[in-house]
Amino acid sequence: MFDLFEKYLLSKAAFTAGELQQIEAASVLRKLRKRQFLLQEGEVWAYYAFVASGCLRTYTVDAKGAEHILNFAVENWWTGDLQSLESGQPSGYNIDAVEDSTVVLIKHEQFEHLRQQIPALHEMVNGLLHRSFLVAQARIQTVISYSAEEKYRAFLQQYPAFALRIPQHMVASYLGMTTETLSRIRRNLV
Amino acid sequence: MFDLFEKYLLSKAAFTAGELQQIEAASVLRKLRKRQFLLQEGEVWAYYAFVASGCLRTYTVDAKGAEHILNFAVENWWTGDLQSLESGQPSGYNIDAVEDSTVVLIKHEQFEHLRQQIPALHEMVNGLLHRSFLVAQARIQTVISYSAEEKYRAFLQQYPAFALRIPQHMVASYLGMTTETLSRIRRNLV
DNA sequence: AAAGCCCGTTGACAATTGTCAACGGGCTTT
DNA sequence: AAAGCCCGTTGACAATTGTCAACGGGCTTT
Repeated sequence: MFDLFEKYLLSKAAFTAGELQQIEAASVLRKLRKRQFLLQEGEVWAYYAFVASGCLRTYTVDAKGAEHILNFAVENWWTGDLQSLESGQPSGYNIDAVEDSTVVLIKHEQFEHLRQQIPALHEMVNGLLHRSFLVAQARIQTVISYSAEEKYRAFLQQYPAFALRIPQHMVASYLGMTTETLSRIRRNLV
Repeated sequence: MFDLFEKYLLSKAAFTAGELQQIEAASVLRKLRKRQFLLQEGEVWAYYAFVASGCLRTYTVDAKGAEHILNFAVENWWTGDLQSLESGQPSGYNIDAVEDSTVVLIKHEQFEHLRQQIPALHEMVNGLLHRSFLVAQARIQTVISYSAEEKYRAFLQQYPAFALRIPQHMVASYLGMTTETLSRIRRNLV
């Protein structure tokens, strides 16, 4: 699975063989079965995590037991809780596997070390955060201005593959509505 | 007003006198009266914009004419449409002044030039985007999981000063609800 | 100083979305 | 192969939020 990670890295910047070796030396592979947790609420998160295969979700559970999915991470995406990582505070999020998945983990301190030594990695992460911010902004815009049906339509258009891959009750949770509401919307879609 | 910008920059990194001079040589001051536009939907945005005084808002207008406020930017924040800036595509957002305001503008190309020449500036912007991403994530979390009343309570707690400064119909729009709903929520708050 | 507009509030009602319960199909586990 | 659980759907009803109209106070503009 390291080869997938390597392929991803090379698609982002021209890392040297030595740099790749350094990065991979710090990497640990973690296999997760469907429904298995990568992070549970209350734990401190201390890794950079690259999804090599499968799909994970980050979510909160509210007082009534309802889940609210902040995001999904499929292969070639990153996951984890940056806020917990940086503050050292316990995470308010849960992360678990939607499908059987493989994740490449690099410990926080080791990653920071690599980031200082490898400028291309530093820039890659900056670019990643930059794009993540734009994506998050766009999502806020849809969430505050769209009706439930419009949210679902926009989701289908932006992530058509997700709709086939992710269970509908999770899509509903991601969109901020109940399964029943999504089910009724789908019935009324032409 | 450049002194406010300089003060901000020095609070973020140890810029040299020469660097500050370079940055300020590229800066243009723009005064906006309340309700005056900095950016209108359909225009291409091409600046980095620092708010030296006052308050601006970024918003969309939907098919029914309702406004949806993506964010506010008060003094010492940045504003603009990064997406339009980077893609060169017309912006989908409007930005106008909530109060009489002063903005420091630096043209995109000039800013990129400065960013390449001044490492501290580069890192400052990366840090800014990084934090912006975390803030955006947190907002998504509240928006998809809170009721209207919870959203307002969270807003008061996170930005108590905003509630005094920004008209209520704009707060409502920021929170993704109508003025009437916010008005009723406030009536029922103890 | 007068006129007009912006703003927040309220009421009545409608539309949207959530809650609860029940069901059946199919996948997973034993 | 059987049992059980997960998942999506549906109906009935409730709660939440939006829509429309009207109003008054006060700020801004002329």
